[in-house]
Amino acid sequence: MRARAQHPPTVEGVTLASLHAAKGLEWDAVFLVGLVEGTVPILHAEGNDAAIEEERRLLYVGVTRARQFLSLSWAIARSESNRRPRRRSRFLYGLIPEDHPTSRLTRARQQAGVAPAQCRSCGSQLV
Amino acid sequence: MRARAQHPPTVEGVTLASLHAAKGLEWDAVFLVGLVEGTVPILHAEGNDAAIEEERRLLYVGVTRARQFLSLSWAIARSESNRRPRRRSRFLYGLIPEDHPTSRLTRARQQAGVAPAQCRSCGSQLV
Amino acid sequence: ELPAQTSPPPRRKAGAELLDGLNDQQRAAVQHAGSPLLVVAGAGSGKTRVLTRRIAYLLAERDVHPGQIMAITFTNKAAAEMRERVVELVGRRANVMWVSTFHSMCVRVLRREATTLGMKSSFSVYDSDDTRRLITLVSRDLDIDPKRYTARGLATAISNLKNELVDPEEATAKATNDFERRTAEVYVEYQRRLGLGNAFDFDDLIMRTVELLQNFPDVAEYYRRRFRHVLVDEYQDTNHAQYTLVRELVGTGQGGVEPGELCVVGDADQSIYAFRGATIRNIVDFEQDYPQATTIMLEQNYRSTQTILSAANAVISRNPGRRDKRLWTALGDGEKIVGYVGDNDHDEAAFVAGEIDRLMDGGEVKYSDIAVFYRTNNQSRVFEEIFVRMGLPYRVVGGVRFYERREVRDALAYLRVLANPDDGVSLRRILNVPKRGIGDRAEACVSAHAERERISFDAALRDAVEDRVAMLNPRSRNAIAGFVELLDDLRGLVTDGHEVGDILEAVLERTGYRAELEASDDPQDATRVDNLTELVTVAREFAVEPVAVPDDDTQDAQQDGDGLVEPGSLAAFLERVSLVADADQIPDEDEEATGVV
Amino acid sequence: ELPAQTSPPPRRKAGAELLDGLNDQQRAAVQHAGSPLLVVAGAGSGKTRVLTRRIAYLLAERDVHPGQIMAITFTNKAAAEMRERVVELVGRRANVMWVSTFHSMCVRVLRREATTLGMKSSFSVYDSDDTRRLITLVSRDLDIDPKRYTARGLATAISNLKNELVDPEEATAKATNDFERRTAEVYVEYQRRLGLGNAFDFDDLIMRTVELLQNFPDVAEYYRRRFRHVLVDEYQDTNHAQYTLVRELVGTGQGGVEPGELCVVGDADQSIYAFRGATIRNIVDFEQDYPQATTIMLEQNYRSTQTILSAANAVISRNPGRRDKRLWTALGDGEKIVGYVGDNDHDEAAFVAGEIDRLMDGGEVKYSDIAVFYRTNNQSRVFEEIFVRMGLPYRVVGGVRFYERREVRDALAYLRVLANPDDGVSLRRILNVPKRGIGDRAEACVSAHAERERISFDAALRDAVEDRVAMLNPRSRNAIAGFVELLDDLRGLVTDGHEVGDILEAVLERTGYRAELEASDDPQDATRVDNLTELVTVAREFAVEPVAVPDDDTQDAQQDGDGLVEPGSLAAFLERVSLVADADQIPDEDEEATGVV
DNA sequence: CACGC
DNA sequence: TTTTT
DNA sequence: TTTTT
Repeated sequence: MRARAQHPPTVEGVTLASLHAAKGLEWDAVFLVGLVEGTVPILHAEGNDAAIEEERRLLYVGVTRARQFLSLSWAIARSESNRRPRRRSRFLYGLIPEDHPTSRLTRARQQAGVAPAQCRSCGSQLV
Repeated sequence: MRARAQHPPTVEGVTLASLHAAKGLEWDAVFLVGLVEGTVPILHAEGNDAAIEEERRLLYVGVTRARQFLSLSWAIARSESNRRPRRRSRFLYGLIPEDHPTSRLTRARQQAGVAPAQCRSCGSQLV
Repeated sequence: ELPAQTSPPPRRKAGAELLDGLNDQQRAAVQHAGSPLLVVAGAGSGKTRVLTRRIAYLLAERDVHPGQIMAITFTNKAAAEMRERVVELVGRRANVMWVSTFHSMCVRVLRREATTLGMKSSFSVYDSDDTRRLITLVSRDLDIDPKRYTARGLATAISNLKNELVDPEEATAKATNDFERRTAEVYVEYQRRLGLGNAFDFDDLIMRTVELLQNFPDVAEYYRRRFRHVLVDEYQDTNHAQYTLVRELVGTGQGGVEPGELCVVGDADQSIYAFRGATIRNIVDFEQDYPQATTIMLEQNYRSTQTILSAANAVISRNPGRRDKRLWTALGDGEKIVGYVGDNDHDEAAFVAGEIDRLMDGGEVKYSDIAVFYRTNNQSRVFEEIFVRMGLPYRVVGGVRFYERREVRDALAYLRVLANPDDGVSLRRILNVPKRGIGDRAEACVSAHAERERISFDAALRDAVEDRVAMLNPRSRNAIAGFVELLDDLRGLVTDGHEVGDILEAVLERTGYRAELEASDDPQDATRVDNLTELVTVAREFAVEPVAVPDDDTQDAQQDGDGLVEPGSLAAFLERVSLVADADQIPDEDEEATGVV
Repeated sequence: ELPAQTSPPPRRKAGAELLDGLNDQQRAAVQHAGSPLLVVAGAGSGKTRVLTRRIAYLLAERDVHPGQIMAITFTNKAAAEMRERVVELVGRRANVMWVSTFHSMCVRVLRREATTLGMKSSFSVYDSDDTRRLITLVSRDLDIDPKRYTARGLATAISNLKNELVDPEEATAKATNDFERRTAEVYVEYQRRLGLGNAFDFDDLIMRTVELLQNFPDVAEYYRRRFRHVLVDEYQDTNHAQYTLVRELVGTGQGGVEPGELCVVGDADQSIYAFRGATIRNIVDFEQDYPQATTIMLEQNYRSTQTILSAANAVISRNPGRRDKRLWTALGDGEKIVGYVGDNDHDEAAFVAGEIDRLMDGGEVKYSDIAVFYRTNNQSRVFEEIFVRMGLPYRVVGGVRFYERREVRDALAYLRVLANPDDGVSLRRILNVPKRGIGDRAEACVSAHAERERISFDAALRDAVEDRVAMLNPRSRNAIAGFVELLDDLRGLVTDGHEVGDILEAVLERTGYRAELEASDDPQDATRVDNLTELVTVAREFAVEPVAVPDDDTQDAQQDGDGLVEPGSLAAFLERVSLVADADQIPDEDEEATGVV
């Protein structure tokens, strides 16, 4: 703590960036967020195969930025005002099984209102 | 650290506020900053006795917000572009002696370019 | 006497407890009776504690009924805290007291007596933004050069006149120069338009309540009989109108009603709102204004170290002509004060950040126990920069407040129009928001028609639908028809008694307001949507909120029609949001409220 | 043979060292000779290492002179890093190489050959903002409905044409619908105005260099003889124009010059810039385009755990028609991947913040080792909110870049006008900034005069001073006279050889630009002043900066007049800032450049 | 006619 | 320049 | 909706 105060410019902070801006760089820990249909792949790409393929490459670029730690996450609703729930990104098919805890949690919580437990087992279930 | 993550709303952070907004509240540690002529008292009050008196009350309100720790500070120049140096607030007369280290540092540093040592002795020199 | 000691009557015991842990001066202030009382309460001297104990003591020891007490503060937060703490001391019957801000108190009076002043009880309350808008309209109608006389400048001038209780006629008569004459001219018309729109501005709330009390002796007598105890917090912050209001409420004893018992609390050394019309003289001259007055000074401080208090005394003692007052503490000297001179403001900020780090290393302090204060808000910038870089959590107080945000004000304008169709300012605000093809020209046509026919803007809109407005093209007419129909639909929800939250939700949905924001690519608009969602949440919570004032336990029957709008209603919601500056600006964890440690 | 083993010649030893620590594929890529080479470099496979070692190997082992090497990248950062790392390997003689971005390389060629294309070597380079401004002007002159055809839309369309090497005439001929016809029309006039303003836009730099090489065989031959080795990084990001440029540089062997040796490096799986014109086909079809080509795949990854690589392979393998490539590592499995589903985005952000806290608690990671990535920039908002609240230090990449800020662009526009008086876009940008009484009408009069007389805007301004511009009132004429005089004064400083920093300082001072910002009460303007101060600092540092390319040690005499502007000059400064998107957007600590661990 | 909204 | 409603 | 120049 004390050391931090002594050379402050070192504390550069967590990087927040778009997937495009991530290209060419690497980090020990990477969080890929918002992995839902309409965002990854983006709504605009719908119906255009080449565009969907590029969206998939975008996620690939994101995944390959991580050295040690990788987190994949999404949210089922954007905010309380917006009713219709979201679907997780199609690019996760085969990566995280459909019946995986993260998938089931969605429904479980809607009934129970319980905070979702975090899952640390997907790594082993990769295709 | 771990505890912090568990009840996050507790971490409310350092308060940044105007002297006016400070009124009626209290903190363990208070930093009063920018104590230079033209700011405290504000330029606009110049030549108007009643206004200058109110500015002094404003500083008084600031000082009385502190429970344990009080820091008074100012800067001799606003930024590199602005040349003319500033004078410390007249309200500090009698509080921090003119020949106090904090006053002398101003000149010493301009010659030596040394970072100013922080002064922990003013408390004893109060009028 | 012995039986009394073994089993004393509960009321006496309560009274004694209420004096527990108070110092001599505090105790005297709680117990004082029979004449106006000025409590000069230095910083950290336990002011709120004295006020709340005094109220409890009145109830416990002096046979005062809660309905006879009026306690006035400046902020909603202070009022809420005071009520809460009195309830802790004496139970829920304290909820019958009037504990409110100057402005809320006046709204409550005015709702009861609106018709006496020629207004309807559904009136709107205009805040500074509405005021500025209306002045802009008036100013334009009077062909006033908006460069020479800005709406802001005129608003300030008119506000100052109202704070001095100068009405439009007197302002006209007294005007001696060009600016004053122009101001008076605007003032006259502005005030007329407020009436037409069935609205009061913030300053009106005070001024016109004074007018009511001064011009209608029976009304004044009613309130004087009712409130036997008036307590005023932060008395050094009162302006002339508020000073007069308090005088009128207390009365002089003429006309058969004994003057009420007045207790004001404040500290001239903390008077920092002159620019808002506060006159330090009100507290300084209290003993001249109320010749019978007793003054009690609270100089023992329970907050700070002696080192800090000595510094404070040194600073303030140089002000001339002040009542000599020296804060002291039994807490000991504590840490020395730190001084620092930076090369530039960035350097100074780095020093502060370093010191905060050092304090945190000590481990005895939380970030939320630390504050940085500056004179002008733009000074926060350099601190924010360095704090973000260093990962120091912080919150900036000030800036745009929740209820001042454009989207929130737009939504509330819709609600106000639903509650008070005469409210022309709100109506014109939403006329073309979101865009629905009613442009400046169309608005001008309708406005001219309203002026010519001396009808409300709402009525003029309805004339427009029937093609009775000159120079209006059919396109605009259709757009207006759609708008009027939309309003009528929404107003149907109000009549059908839907909850505020649902009404608001319908407004956002049916007007397309939210949809427009959601479609926008401006990242600010995402925040706006969130703010509206937050507003809906506030409205929903408001509907189910337990009502503070009416209380089943109490015997007081004066609840209905007592200036209170129906709890949970649209009107109640609007009243709340119009008179509350912000939900949570500064955390209320540690307040002025200081007791014995 | 024995002596060779005990005391090998230094060059051989260097060559062997250059292969140290490389895997088989990397080594093959470094050593390959005699035919076009495609290195398919998976993520984290040590691409930059291969490129730099290959260059060093050419110098050390293959008798190639540094002046014969051209290495092309997409970013200045990549170019700087590549040069630096080659210098580390082979010493400062590497500074003679052309290691630069596509655009810088083209500017350098165009400065040498400007007159061949009818331009002056003092040309300006217009970025997307300048382009949009000029298109707005053109579009207005052509009476194009700015709603139906926005400047942004037209700019994109024209950019696409240029990326496809379609010139205005061809665009006109090929146009099949309304939009294409309008676009072509604008394109023709836009291109004319660029020439008139002695300016190239970003896309011109490539397209017109191709034009130069294709239409002037002697110029092409000069470069082909000169550069025997062309290396291209991130080949999957090339557009058609860049693809053609590379082909032209290498040549086909016709005309007596052997084709240059081409080495391209890239990864089709990382092609994510189609929307900017990049065509993945360039890398996919490389072996068809260059039938002699050899392909080497780098699949061993030195960056990530096997768990992460398997996830990556699983994601990308579902794309059809791609070259099969599976990343693998010797580093082991490592931690499992974490998955999380939030209720809403706020919840998700809270999870991420909590995980970051957890990682930090482990103590083995720094904040700067952590990144959060999202698809669209507005997704950062919810993370910023929670990070500030929790005191998590962070930096947001993206947003307005330094050289895109209004105040910076204004200041640079002044400098550009001083360097290139013909630059009408920059001139019109600053014409009335800060306000000096030259309004829209006056500008329109001067502009019309310039069009009518077919002279530059600058010349038209000078005509205005002499009252030779129609419909211009005396007030405006005087204002223009003052402006022209101001410019001439400032240009005097340039002629007198003052340093860039001083010239910029004079601009800010004498124009009153800084004074206006300092006088403003908008808090944003305080930041603007700081940014200008920063710009002055950059300019001052630029003047004293050691020059990278010319090097005393080298024997290469082709430095002067070799497309390089005078080091430290105004022109050099402008070239730097026009072609550098941002100073430091992402910290360069850890880059693609991955070696053996 | 410039300028601010 | 501060901003309790 | 992303933005290496």
